[in-house]
Amino acid sequence: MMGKKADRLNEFCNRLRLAQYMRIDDITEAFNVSEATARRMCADLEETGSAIRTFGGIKFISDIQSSSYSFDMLSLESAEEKKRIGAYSAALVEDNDTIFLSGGTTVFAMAIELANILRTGKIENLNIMTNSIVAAEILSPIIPVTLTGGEYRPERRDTAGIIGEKTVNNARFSKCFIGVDAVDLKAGLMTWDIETARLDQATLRHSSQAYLLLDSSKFQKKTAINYEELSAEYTIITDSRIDPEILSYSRNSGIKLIVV
Amino acid sequence: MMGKKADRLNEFCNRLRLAQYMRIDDITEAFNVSEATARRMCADLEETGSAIRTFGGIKFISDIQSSSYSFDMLSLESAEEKKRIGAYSAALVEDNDTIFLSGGTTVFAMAIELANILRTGKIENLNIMTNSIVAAEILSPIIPVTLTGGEYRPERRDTAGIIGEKTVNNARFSKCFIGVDAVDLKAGLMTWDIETARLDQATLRHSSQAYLLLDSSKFQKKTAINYEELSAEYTIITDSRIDPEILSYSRNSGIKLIVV
DNA sequence: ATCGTTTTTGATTGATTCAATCATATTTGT
DNA sequence: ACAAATATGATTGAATCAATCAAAAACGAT
Repeated sequence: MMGKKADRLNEFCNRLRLAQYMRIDDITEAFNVSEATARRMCADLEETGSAIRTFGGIKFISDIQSSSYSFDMLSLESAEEKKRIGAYSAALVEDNDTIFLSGGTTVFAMAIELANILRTGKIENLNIMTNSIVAAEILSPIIPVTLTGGEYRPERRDTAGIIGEKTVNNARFSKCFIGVDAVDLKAGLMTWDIETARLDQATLRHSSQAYLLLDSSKFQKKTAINYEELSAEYTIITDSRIDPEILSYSRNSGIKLIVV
Repeated sequence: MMGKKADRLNEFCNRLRLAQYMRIDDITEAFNVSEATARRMCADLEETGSAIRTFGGIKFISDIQSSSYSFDMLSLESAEEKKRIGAYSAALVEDNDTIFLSGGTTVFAMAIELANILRTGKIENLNIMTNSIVAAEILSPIIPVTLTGGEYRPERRDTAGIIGEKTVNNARFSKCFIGVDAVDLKAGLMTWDIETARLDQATLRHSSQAYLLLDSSKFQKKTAINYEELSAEYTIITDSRIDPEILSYSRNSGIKLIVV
């Protein structure tokens, strides 16, 4: 037997589904409750995910949008730099390419720019594979996008794991664009989690050209897992706030490094 | 050439897509505008339908507005029936199951109910695979979810195609839950597109138990592609608004049909 | 380029809504 | 029936929002 409160919340949800939008006054009237309780009902319903409180009322948002994860303010870090890196990288894409886009905010910035390029119609044929749901969401209305699949990671909105690796291992990319968590010029590429590392590694092995997208804050940041040495096969794309010492060191080491 | 204002709104939309939620202060900071302008930007973006203003900020909702088959719209059709079907189906899931969830709104309704069950902690071990991004989004914060991968279809928010089929073909499910577009008791399962048909077919072949989720409106609705005959191996779960004639016919034919 | 018009912006104001608190009422479990 | 837990409603203070208006910027035509 459901509690009285739960029943009322359910009834509230049903009414709201019909009305789509209710003001606080509508609720106090419909349920003979005080304004405070009406607000509490709104808060409760919002928690279930089927509605969202607005200023002055509450709006039904179908049961679809119910996944709400904590927003990631990190995406705003180095936003300008990421946009520049993204724009440069997107311009590298050519007609008839088969490209891979990794997860992460820097590559997402690239996806936005790539979407803009594609909307101009300059590129006619392009195959895109990615493990990033957000990249797929922004590009797929314009051009077909294939997702690798694998275990879904809600906090990153991407996938990884054995299934994604298998998909990548059966593919060949003319270019891949990989956002790296950190890089040490001596040790190589690094990341926080092994799943991302393995997928990136598989992608690198199946790409003719590999571009590593790294805003300048990512240099000399040591993170847990070191998964790939830097080599002259890879091209790093970074921004102008990079430490000059690192720049000259990498030039001497023969590492390809583009500063935008 | 786009206007400056339109560009900014577009950029705002992109950032919000990633962040999902931004406060007014976040916007003033990100775009170097006054609070008043930030509010105007929010109002403008809300008008496009891809976001909704909340008390203190703005929340991203969806890109999908201009699609022929809007996921959100469809979810409102037979909503009560779908919820009942979903609740019944979710209750069929047992500890140690390996289940597949297809795309579509009825199965999504089931995912919502399954999420509620999982939150109670009654099921400890469960493996979930799906081609539905929205199902993954709602379930993955609670339990690991594996996506099949394949070509992303923004208007349905799911994937299909050869890669998804391969993933499914390498799996074995104790139970699969498939939302079907239409069914004819003589001809069998039907759908609008061949990709969905092929994936559903592959899933059926790799499942010990198959549940077909169909609200009563889906009966005797002829659609383009007929891809699988009905058999006693499958269990149809439908709602009580089903035509009594169809019900008795199916009972006589030995088709398993559960009415909720 | 220059002038006039339209649009956009930012600051101020007042109005409205929201959140926190606490005492009271209700429900729940033993 | 009684105690504990929970829900409710009123109040207060804080925060957000909307309306207004003047200044700045963008725009168009001459």
